[in-house]
Amino acid sequence: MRTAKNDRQEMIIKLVKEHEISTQDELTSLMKANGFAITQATCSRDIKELGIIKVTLPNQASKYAVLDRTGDIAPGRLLNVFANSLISCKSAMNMVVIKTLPGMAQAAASALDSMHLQYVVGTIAGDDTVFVAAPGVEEAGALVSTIDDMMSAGISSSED
Amino acid sequence: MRTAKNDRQEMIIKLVKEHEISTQDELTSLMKANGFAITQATCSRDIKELGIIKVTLPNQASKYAVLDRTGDIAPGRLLNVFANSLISCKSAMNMVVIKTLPGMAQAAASALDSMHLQYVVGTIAGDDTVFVAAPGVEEAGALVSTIDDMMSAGISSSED
DNA sequence: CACTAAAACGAATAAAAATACAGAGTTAAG
DNA sequence: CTTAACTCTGTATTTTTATTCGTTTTAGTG
Repeated sequence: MRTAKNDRQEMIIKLVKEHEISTQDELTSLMKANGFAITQATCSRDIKELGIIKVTLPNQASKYAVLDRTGDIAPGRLLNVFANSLISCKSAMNMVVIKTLPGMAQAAASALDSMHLQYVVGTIAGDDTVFVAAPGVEEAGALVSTIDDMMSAGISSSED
Repeated sequence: MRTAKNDRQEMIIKLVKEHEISTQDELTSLMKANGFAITQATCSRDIKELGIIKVTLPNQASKYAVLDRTGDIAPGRLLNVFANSLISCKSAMNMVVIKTLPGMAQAAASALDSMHLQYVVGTIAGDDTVFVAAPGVEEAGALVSTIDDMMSAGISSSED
């Protein structure tokens, strides 16, 4: 069943990945700006439940970050987020180049990372483009097929 | 040069690895028990400098942690924050893909740039991933070896 | 040695995060 | 329909962490 809490925590993960958030008050404000009326207490509890951590950056500033924990998010949901924002997908030698809706590349790349697809060595995202490195030319081609399938397979309404 | 601060921070890392420490006051006490008379303020500053994070365990308790990564730091070596922020390094054709702790990729890339390593044609960094372009497949493989060495030994050339 | 500049530190305090508590809503059983 | 057990959340508060400020220490220089 999809609860309000699920939606809220999903948004928290999205915001944490897309913004440099350094306090829970900041996150609380961002959440409000995105239609979730919550308090700092709830942020604290959600952050704890989600295992989100606060990291210190090289410049000694800090931000919240979602650790790459295999299987912490339902795959169906990831696919959803991912497929919804893709525009096109092509390969160039061993690289896969994905075009997304403006501003969605970061989210798409991190969704892609979380899927742990075979052949994905690493991803880098700009604003509307994602570069994916594959081990070789063949694998890049296979990846394109896989991703194309996701795009066309449509977004089922299957919930988690 | 070996300073008192070096010794202290090394002991902090040791204690954090060996105990389940959940507050800085706890760490402060442990440090005192080990012959380092410090205050919570100093613990806070050291933890920040060392990039030590607080993680939430599956049982919802929390503790400080030095994140695990491939390769241990040689005993007696001075801690190097840069080497310590690298998680993995693989090649994909002529590209080297480096994974770092969240938020560290930019710094890692620029550090890499300033090293002027042989074969590095260029780098681009996201949040936790760096792509390094090498002239060819062979050279990318060599670069991976070089970087792997740094990860396991720390870069002592001009540090601390 | 002085002398200076920078770095390091502790005490006190501010800022941020976690939680105790109570109330509201939900579910399950009788 | 009621009651009991649970979950979820906000308010108020406590606990924990980060920072400010003033002092001390350290590392260079002449």
